[in-house]
Amino acid sequence: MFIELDFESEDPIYLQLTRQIVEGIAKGELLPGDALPSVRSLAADIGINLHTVNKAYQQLKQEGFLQIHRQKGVMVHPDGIPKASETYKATLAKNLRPFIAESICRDLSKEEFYKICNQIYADFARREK
Amino acid sequence: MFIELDFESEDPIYLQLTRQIVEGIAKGELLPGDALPSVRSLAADIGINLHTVNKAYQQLKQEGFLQIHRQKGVMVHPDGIPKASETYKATLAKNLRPFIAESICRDLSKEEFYKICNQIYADFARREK
DNA sequence: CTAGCTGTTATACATTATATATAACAGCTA
DNA sequence: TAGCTGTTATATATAATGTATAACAGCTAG
Repeated sequence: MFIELDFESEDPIYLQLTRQIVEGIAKGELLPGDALPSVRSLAADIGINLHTVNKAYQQLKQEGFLQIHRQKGVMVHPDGIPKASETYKATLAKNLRPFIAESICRDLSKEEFYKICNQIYADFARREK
Repeated sequence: MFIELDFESEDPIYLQLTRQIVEGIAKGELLPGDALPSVRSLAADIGINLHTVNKAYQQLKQEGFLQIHRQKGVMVHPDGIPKASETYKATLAKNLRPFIAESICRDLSKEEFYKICNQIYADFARREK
């Protein structure tokens, strides 16, 4: 797992961290059961505070991505990531809505929008087993 | 234009405002040249501060959605909204990426993802002329 | 048993983002 | 002149973000 943070970004560090971990799982670089660095070592590695790492881990635990044992450490949830629920789909729709609205305003066709999505999907598929 | 704000939401008010205006344009409820309420009247209408409205208007002006005249007031840009540039597409891709990554993790197929997008598109197309 | 590693909790602090409250200004119009 | 624009300035309050220390409980390797 390579973590690359942009400290100039408006996106908070802990959010960038959660996203990169989720990307790692999506790419298959991180598999269920795989261990993640301890909050202290990861924080030291990327030069941030351990609480910032902890916040990211806690959020991913809450969402079912990670399993955390007080002594064993952190791992990608060994049972796999929870499948998309109806609630998740509804939230996803709510989140995607503004992007689609703006695309429509800017005359970006649905096909072009899907083309962009396809490229993203391709980027993840490339590295899946 | 109906503005509905959720004061309990984590999303800041000014962002909810910008999104609803963009949605209004996407739906065709707001057409190029259409006047928008003054910062004061809109603020009074929805019970928020005029600076919050102004922040939303300024951001939409910056992005080319609105035209603002110091005395005439605010309107949807009469020349229409700037078409999707390559920069915009790149930003869009960067923004969509985390959602697609999480969807993949949660075993949501590309087809199901597009189905959700289609429903959103349908929701906008319903009201277009 | 001790040393060292886990995550966790608590406290404190600084900075920034968000939102509100007032006030004033310049320019246009009725 | 009165009243409407957007704009600017100042002040304040609250929450979010990030850092800095410190301490705790529980496990494990030496």
